[in-house]
Amino acid sequence: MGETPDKYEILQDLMRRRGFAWGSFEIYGGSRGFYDYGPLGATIKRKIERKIREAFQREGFFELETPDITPEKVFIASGHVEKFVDPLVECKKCGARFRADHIVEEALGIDTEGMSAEHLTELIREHGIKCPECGGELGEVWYFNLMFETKIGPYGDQKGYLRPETAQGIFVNFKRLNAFARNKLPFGVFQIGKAYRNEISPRQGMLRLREFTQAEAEIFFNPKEIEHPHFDEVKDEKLRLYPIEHQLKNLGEIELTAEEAVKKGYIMNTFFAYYMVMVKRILLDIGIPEDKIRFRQQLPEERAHYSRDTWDAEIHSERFGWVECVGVANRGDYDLSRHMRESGTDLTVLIHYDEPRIVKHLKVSLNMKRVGPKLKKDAKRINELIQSWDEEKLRNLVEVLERDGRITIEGYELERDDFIIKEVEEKITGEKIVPHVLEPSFGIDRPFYLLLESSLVIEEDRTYLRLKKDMAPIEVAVLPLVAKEPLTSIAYEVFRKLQKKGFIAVYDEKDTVGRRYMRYDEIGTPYCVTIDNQSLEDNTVTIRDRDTREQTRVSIEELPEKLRELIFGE
RNA sequence: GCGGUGGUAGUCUAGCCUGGUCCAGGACACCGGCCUCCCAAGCCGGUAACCCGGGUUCGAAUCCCGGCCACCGCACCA
Repeated sequence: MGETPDKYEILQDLMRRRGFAWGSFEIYGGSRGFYDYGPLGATIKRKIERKIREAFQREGFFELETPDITPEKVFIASGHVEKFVDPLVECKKCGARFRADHIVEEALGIDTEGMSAEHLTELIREHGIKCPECGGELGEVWYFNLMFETKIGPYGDQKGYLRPETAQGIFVNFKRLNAFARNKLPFGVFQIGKAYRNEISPRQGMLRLREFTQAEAEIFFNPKEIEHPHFDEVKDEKLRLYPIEHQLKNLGEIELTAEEAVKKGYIMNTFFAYYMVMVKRILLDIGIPEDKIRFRQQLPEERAHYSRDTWDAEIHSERFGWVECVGVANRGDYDLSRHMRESGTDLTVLIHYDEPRIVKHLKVSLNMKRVGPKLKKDAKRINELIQSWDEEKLRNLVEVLERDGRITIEGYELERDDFIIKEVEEKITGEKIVPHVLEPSFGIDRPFYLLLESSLVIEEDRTYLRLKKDMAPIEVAVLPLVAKEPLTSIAYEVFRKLQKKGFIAVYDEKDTVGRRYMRYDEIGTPYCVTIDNQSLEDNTVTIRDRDTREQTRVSIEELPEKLRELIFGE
């Protein structure tokens, strides 16, 4: 795949050796699916998180922080207990494992969506479905849930899970967040934190972890208002899309502006498109090259149980191909509706009409004075039943009464005078809706790896990380040309000055200067400041550029400002 | 989880087949010192390893079994 076959090994080695990242728990033999961030890696990871946080904040989103450990009820409501599972079946003969639903679907051509393990087992027995590998007999189907279980409290009576996504922490707080937003849609809330998935078989280094970091934003909006007010600001941004039908018909990717994508129906609305552009811009800001970013629309069978439509931002890896890094999902009202049902809490938002509407409608109730003695205990129940009827049903009732003078409800014959019928006028100021949710969900660990991979440059005489300058974990190295006084003292002072100005800086006098340049090139330090004999005469130093190796001379006085401009473009 | 291959200092590796001469050799890196006024690999010195557990044997880096981890393929990846 890559032009340099061992680039991945070189990067893995570099990451371990220079303190970026490595497999966790090494001294005890390691554990798959867990990675440690070393000093330089942790710094880059924080910088990625910071870029995402700042981008969300620029949109006016609120940040939130909620627990990793979550009571079971939350995930029963969210559907994760039921749906975040794979039905597995094992061949009794060769031990191979398969997705039971896939096997049944393939053999019988039926939809197995939502089937129980027992049902699947039954179908396999009935139809004599055999192991696709060796033709052996298949065992019982069992569900494997990908969430880590835990017990809350000393008695182990409350079951909990480590959250498989940070999103639920936002949904369960919707009522408070909506109050905070003063009942005004749309608004966005984000959380940056850990999530956990007990992957059956983690592979591919840092790309499939059992514990990982997400930055998820949930944007709550009125499904009737799907034009983004600031779409104009992003409409000309080019997007590289790989829509469903292009995947199915092998038509390849298309590139068009956000505006065209909406007009031609590839993206459902400007609201969705706006956030896709936002995601792209964040990835660019982190330093992912534009030509390595595309949006692929998930096929229906790939989508999560809560998703109506999902576009993944994928980043191309020389090693692993296209890697899903950000999901932009339309979750509809799935989560809020489910939490509303399970918790009994009202999670609707009142949408005010421009002007209050006067609505005439029928109000029908039992005349309790009359029917009480007749219906006894059932009077109240039937009255409530009638109250729950909609306008159309009530009109039918009245019609029958006017015509026949009587009607039978639940076995009781009731007369016209048993009812109180009123035409009332009601002033309606608005409508309660369950907001819909658009979710841009960033993985942090994957872009971290892909940033390093795409930054790695292997040249004849050096290997270095051409990181975006403001992403470098060490921003500037201060080097006396040789380790001799007074160069060392001056260099140290310059170093301290830069540190105090807020740069992530190091001082280094060890080894020849060329060797030191290589050392800092390798970890992506964009600039080395060198103090030489001329510095003694005129208080100037040189700034050496990582990518071009060119040097320019500036006064010590101007150095911090100059570096700030070079690194942060300010 | 299945099958294959592998696991020796920070990294790459020699040794393993043919057990003892290996308190494990080399290179690079790292640390201390010397030299050095601009792009790694000059000199001197130093630190540092047989994945874990069990077995066979007088004796195991070496042979056998189990585990863990890595890589590849299959399966899995809401």
